[in-house]
Amino acid sequence: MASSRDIAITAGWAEPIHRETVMAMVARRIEQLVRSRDLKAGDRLPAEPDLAQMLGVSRGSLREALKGLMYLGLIKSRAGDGTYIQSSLSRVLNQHFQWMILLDEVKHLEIYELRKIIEPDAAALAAKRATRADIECLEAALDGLGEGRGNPELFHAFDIQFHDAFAQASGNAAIQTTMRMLYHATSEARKAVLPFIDDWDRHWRRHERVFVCIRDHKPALARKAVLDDLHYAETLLREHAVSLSKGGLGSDGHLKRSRANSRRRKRLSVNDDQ
Amino acid sequence: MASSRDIAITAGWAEPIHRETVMAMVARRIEQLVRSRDLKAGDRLPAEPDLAQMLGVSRGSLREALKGLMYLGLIKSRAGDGTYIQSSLSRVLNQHFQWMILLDEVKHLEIYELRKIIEPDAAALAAKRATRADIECLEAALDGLGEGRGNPELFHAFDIQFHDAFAQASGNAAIQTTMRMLYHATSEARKAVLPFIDDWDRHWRRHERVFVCIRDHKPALARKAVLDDLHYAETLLREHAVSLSKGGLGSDGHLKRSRANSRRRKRLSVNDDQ
DNA sequence: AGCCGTAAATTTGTAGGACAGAGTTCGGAC
DNA sequence: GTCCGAACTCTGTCCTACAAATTTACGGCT
Repeated sequence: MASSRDIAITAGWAEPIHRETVMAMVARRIEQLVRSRDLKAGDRLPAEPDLAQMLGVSRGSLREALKGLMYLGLIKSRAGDGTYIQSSLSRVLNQHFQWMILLDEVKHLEIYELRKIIEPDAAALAAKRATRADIECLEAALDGLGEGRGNPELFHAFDIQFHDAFAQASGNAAIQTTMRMLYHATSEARKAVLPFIDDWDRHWRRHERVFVCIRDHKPALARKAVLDDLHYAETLLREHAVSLSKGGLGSDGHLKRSRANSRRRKRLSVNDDQ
Repeated sequence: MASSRDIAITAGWAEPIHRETVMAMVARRIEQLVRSRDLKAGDRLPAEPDLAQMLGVSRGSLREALKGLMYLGLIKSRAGDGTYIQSSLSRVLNQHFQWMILLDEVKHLEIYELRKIIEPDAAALAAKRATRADIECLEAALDGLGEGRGNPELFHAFDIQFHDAFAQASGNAAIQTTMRMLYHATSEARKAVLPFIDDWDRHWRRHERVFVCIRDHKPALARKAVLDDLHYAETLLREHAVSLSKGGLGSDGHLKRSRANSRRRKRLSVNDDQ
C-alpha cells in the first residue's frame, strides 16, 4: 500500500524519490531549503509526521535521516517542541579528528605539525585584530589558568577556554573552527600528560606571554610565543607518550607507534622545521 | 501532580537533568568499543536485531543511532550483508564548511585567508617529502589540467585531483584532511568563477610551477608558487563575486569578523556544546 | 484583573512487528 | 567439479502505538 507515497506525488513538492537512500534525500532537500534561504538558522522544521508526508516517506525513515543531520549538528530536536536548524554546528567537527586518531588515520604528531603551521599565524592575526572583548576573554581565561596551576583538571578546563578565546581573537571563523577542531583532537592526550608538568609557573608564563603579545598588538612576538608554547606541549607529549601507553589511560595508548599503514608517510621529522 | 517540578525547584541548581537519549548512549557505547580496540576498522558489527537486544533497545532506536554514526562516515551498512566499521571517514568533513558557509557562519574570504596560511607550508613540506608516487599523481593531474584548459568542467575535476595529490604529498594526514576540507568548502564558488578565466595557459602554468617546485624539492619556491596561485584564485573570486548567489563572499573587500553569534553566550562554558 | 496550576494539544522519543530487497551460503542438478 | 537456484541472513522501509517532554489554553483562586 503506497497510498502515502501517492499522496506525495500528487502533491507535487516531492518528485520521484529515486532509489537513493532516504537519508541522502532528506539531507539534500534540507540543504536545498537552506540554499534558497527558505530556511535559516533558528527556523523550525515542520513536525515529523507532516514532513514525512510531504516527502512521501515514513516517519521512521525520516527520523533516521534527521538523526544523521542531527549528528552533524545541523539540526537539533527538542521533545515536545520541534526541530530547529542549528546555527553552530561544531560539535561533531571537534570529534572528527579524535575519531581519525582512534582509527589510526592520523597521528598526534601530525596534528601538532599542522598546529604549528596555523596557530602562529593565527596569533599574529589576533595581535592585529583582537578587540577589547577578545582581550577580556583571554585575560579571564588566563586568570583561570593561574588559579589552576598545579591542578591538572582545572588547568585543562581553562586551557580550553584560553585556546578558544585565542582562536576567536583571530577574527576568522574558519581559523577558529579549525583550531578548535585540532585542539580537541589531542585534548585527551594533552590532559593525560598534564600531571607530568614540573614547573607550573613557567608553563603558565608561556600562556601569559601569548596573551601579552596579543594584548599589546605585537604580531611577530605573538607568533613566536605561540610556537614556543606548542613546542613545549609537543615535547611533553613526546616524552611521556610511553608512560601513557602502558598506564591506565588505555584510550590513548596508540600514541607511540607509527605503524606502517597503507601508503601513509611516516617521516615525522617535525622537529627541524626551517 | 507537580512533584517533579517541585523537586527541580528545591534542587535549585539547574544542572541539566542529563536525559541522555538512547541514541546517544548507543553511539557512546560503540565509540567505547572502538576505543578499547574491541572493534577495529573493517570489523563487522552484530546484526541489528542482535545488537538491539544486547543493548536493550528497540531496533528502530538502534538504527537511528547507527544512522548518526553512518552519517559521520564511521560505519557503513550494506543491505543483505552487514554493518562495518569504516576506515576513512572524511566524507562528511568535506561538507562541513560548506554548510557553515550556507549558514553564514564562515565567509569565503576567511577560508582563503586560512588556506594562504596552510597551503604554502604544506607545499614546503611536500617539496621536502614527496615520494615518487606522489609526484606521479601530481603529474597525472597536471596533465589532466592541461587537457582541461578552456573547459571549466574538466579543469575543475582535475583541479580537485591536483589539489588532493598536493595535499597527500605533504605526508601529513591531518594536513591532507584539513586542506581537502577547506578546498571543498569553496569548491562551488571556484567552479562558478572558472568561466571568467581569460588566460588559461597562464593559469595552467601556475599549477605547473607548483608541481615543478615540489618535484625538484624546492620548498621555498613551492611556498611562493602556491601562494601566488591562491592569490590569483582569491582575486578571481573577489572580482566576480557579484555573479555568485546573494552575498557571495559576505564581505565587500576586506575581511571582516563574521557576525558574532559566536560572541553570544557561554564563552565561559568549559563544557562543550549544547 | 492578575496569577497560578492543571489539563489538553502538539511534538519528539521509543518500542515492536511486518515485509521487501539485497547479498551470501549452501545444496542439488547436470 | 561446475553451475544455478533456493534458503537464509541482514539491512531498508513502513506501520502502529504509546511514552515523555514542552507549549498552550483554560479555569479557578486571590
